[in-house]
Amino acid sequence: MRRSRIKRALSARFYARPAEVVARELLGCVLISTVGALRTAGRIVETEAYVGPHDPASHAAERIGRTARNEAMYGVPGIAYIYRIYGVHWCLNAVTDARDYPAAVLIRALEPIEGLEVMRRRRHNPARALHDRELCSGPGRLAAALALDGTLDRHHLDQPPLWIERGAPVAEADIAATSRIGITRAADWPLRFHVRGSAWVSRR
DNA sequence: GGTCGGATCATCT
DNA sequence: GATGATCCGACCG
Repeated sequence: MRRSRIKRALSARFYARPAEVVARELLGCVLISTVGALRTAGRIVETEAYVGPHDPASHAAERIGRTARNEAMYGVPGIAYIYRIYGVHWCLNAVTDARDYPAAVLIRALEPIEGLEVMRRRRHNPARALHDRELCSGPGRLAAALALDGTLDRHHLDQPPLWIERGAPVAEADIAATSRIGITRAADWPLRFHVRGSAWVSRR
């Protein structure tokens, strides 16, 4: 029994374009999770594009090729690629471009808009009070806040328990393009995008 | 304010 | 056996 598609969700067609284009247009869109029957949602304010096999920073760079981990990146546009980083955190990507062409957009930060209490509980730190700005400002943080993990790898992002809807578009002039974070190869490629002036991004 | 290192493990050499 | 699309706390100034 297959779960039905959310009518307002972005369709595969949206994702079937170059990762850089999708990364820009995902800004302002709304990511919604109903994992664990608890609804949490946030507006996407920061993304990074991993544009293809020629991108040395990509998990599916030419020198690596197709492996069990990056299999989702070769799948149809509009599915999730979720992987574990540093043995500790989960990171969510939206797969873009064409099937068999590995490219994806890393969702790096959200402005929380729904389920803040649930997020606070999931991100709770007994040692220290957490500011709302810390809830979803980073790929590992937002994955924890929305309860995302590897079981959602290759999930279609147009149906529960995880999907993306169109939001208020962000004007070109309000999008900043900078170098990607935490990578060593192709560190100067300006493929990180964030909403200029947003208080919710991981770094300014 | 900034910088540094530990956590922790799947993946790939 | 080394590495990493991160986060957090410790320490320094």
